Amino acid sequence: MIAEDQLEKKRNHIRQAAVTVFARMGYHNSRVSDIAKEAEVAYGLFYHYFPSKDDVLIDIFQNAWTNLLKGLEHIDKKIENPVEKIKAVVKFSLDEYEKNPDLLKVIVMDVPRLDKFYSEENQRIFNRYFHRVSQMITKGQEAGVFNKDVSPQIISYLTLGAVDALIRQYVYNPSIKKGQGKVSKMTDQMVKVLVNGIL
Amino acid sequence: MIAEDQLEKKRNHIRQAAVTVFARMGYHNSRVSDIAKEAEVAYGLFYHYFPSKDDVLIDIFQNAWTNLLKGLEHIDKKIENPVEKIKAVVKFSLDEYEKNPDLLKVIVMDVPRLDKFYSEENQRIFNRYFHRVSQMITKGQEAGVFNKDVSPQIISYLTLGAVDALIRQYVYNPSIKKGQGKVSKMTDQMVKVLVNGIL
Amino acid sequence: MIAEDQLEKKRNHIRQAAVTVFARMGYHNSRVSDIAKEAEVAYGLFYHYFPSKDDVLIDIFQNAWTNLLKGLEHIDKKIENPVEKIKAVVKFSLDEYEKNPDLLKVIVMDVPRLDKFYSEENQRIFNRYFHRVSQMITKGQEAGVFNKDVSPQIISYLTLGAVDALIRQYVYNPSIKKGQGKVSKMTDQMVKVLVNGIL
Amino acid sequence: MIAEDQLEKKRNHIRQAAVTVFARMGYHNSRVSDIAKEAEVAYGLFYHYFPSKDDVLIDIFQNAWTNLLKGLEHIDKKIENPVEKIKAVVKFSLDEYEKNPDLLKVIVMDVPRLDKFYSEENQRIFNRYFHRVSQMITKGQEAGVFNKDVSPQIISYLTLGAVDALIRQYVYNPSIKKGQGKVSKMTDQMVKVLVNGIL
DNA sequence: AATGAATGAGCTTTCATTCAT
DNA sequence: GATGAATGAAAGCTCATTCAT
Repeated sequence: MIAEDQLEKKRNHIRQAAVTVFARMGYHNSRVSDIAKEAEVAYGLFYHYFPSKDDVLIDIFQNAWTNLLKGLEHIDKKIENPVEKIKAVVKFSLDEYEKNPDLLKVIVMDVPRLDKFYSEENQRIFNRYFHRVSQMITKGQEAGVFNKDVSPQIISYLTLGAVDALIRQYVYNPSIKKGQGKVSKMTDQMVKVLVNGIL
Repeated sequence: MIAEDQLEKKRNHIRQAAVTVFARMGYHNSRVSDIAKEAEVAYGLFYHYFPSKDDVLIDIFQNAWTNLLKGLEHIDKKIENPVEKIKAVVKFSLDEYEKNPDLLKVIVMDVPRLDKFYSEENQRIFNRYFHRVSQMITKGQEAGVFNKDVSPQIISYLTLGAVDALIRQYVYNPSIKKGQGKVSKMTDQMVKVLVNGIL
Repeated sequence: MIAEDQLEKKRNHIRQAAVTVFARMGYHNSRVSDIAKEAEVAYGLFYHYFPSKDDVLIDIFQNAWTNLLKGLEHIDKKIENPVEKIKAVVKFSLDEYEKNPDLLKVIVMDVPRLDKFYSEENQRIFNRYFHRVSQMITKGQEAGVFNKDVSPQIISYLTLGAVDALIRQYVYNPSIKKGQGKVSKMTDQMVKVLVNGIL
Repeated sequence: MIAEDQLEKKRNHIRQAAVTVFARMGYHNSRVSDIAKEAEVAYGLFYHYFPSKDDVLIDIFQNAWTNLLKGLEHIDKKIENPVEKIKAVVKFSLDEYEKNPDLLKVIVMDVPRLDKFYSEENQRIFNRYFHRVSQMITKGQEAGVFNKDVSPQIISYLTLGAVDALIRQYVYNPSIKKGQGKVSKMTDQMVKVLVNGIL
């Protein structure tokens, strides 16, 4: 249906406007009217596409996380070498930041503060990431590449922690963007430490 | 002055109540009246001790961070070995979590979403942590103990990122607390990976 | 015109849907979209047939009241005996309830709370009922059948009050419908009291 | 407590303002700000005394009905003669109208349209009226004063119906207030018909 | 005639902050 | 210092109505 495409397009448009606004002012300081203004649509139209302000944030999370999981799956299938696999995972997440920093900022900074976020459904989505990364580590341990002393699960947390740390640096220290703080450089550094740490 | 001590004691009491409430419901979902109730104090009394709701959160941050910096200083002076030093730093932060999980939760989850947090003064306080940890790494590199390829600054970020990662896990997955997720175990694991990563 | 008939048919269809919805949820809790859904008609089509939500309620009232007045006229012409006439009037109104309880419910419960209802035109329609019933009473008094001490107008009010009382009972106490509360029984009782009261 | 008295006084003040406003514009057309303006208090103060707009209406109903029931009880104890008793009941309700027409108007016109009104608790309050009046009729029948053919329950409905009918006349036809429509006269007429009807 | 996306005024409710006592 | 009533600016959400297709 062309009509349905239009609908989904507009939905996307409003969602992206929400991301922009949330990234700029934070979820709690953003008003629905700000989103509407950013999207250049009428106030009430927001509510044609999303049931509430909370729900658009959940939607943003689910959308992004679904993409992230697809990326992981792709990496898992395509790359054999455990070291390269883990490198690719961290790089993938951080590369997403260069593509859409606002999106990651919102997910790291705002989503976890929303009560509605702590639903069974979201926890499942969320844990799927850890399961997959854990599996990769476990396989690497079984292949004798990774140190068997470290808990795969905790490494999976640390992987995400690295991503968070970087994003938070950008949020805390916007000045970092110039000079040595370029994302790609920081990514390389973080990956190196992480991988060395578990060899 | 005994009178001043009393003042400061009550201020502390209200601040601690605020920490408890913010940890339970999040800063934006907490009302000043909730804090007053938690402190078992009259509604308006809050404003005798803090100029605003925002300010109590800033106050919490500055208080805690000042303590953290004191701890770092102490470690820096007392421990010579660069590896042990870094281990001690991470352990110190995570040990604080066991002592006062609410406090760290608030600092990790709520403080960074507050507009007022992004003041020069707070940035200075905040950066002092990274400076000091960077210095420790740099010294370790000069002593030939740490890998010279990694940026000290980025390691300092990762150090904090590890702490964040752990705290966030507790926030996301309360179930983690039982079994292998014990803080001390997770701490050991994280420290091991981090230190191995930079040797 | 066949075309006009079609128009009027659809208008009727939507009006009836409105009655159903208003009876179920009350005028103020009903949305135009609910009416459209009930009528299985597109959202905006409502406005092809009625200028506004208010107007459909007015329309419902005028329609029903016109029918009621026709009924009264018919009774007035057909029945001679004043006692039987009054009995027939009350019975007629209450019988309407059994035919279309939703309609009467809407008229009793919703119409009087609508600002637009208090127009000259509607007041005229409304008062015509009281005039006619008053006349019947007056004639009965002149014929020496009814007590001359009672004001015909007030009896006319009481007549309608009896109808309202019954309908309200059905609204308040839906449980009444079973057992002795059957409409016909209640009607008989009410008529008996009223007529005895004015003999 | 003097303090508590002050509180209750203010609560009453706001409740009465709500009655005035609801009577003037109808519940659904009244805004909380109208009530605040009428009470000459700040907007938000309303919510210190009532949890919501709905609740003030419920409160109005419960308050008034409690008083009504007290009145019935008093009459029941004080008056022996069944005829006089019933007369007193109807008169009592209608006299209340002269004391506070706005209150009765709100109760008759607005309360039954509120979803929240249909709670078990309110139904109980509501039915207590019918029980008591029914009992009075039954006793009158046993004493051989009232016609045994009429159902006491239905008479109790009609009693209230008479009150409603009168109030509705005032609402529909404000012009009625002058001339023969004086409340006391209408009351006498209604009582006469009702009582005659069941002798 | 039929459709349903778009519009935006309007309303309830919340809650940080002030202030009289 | 202590109290909690009073204030009023927001902000989320609803929904009658319009309008382009």
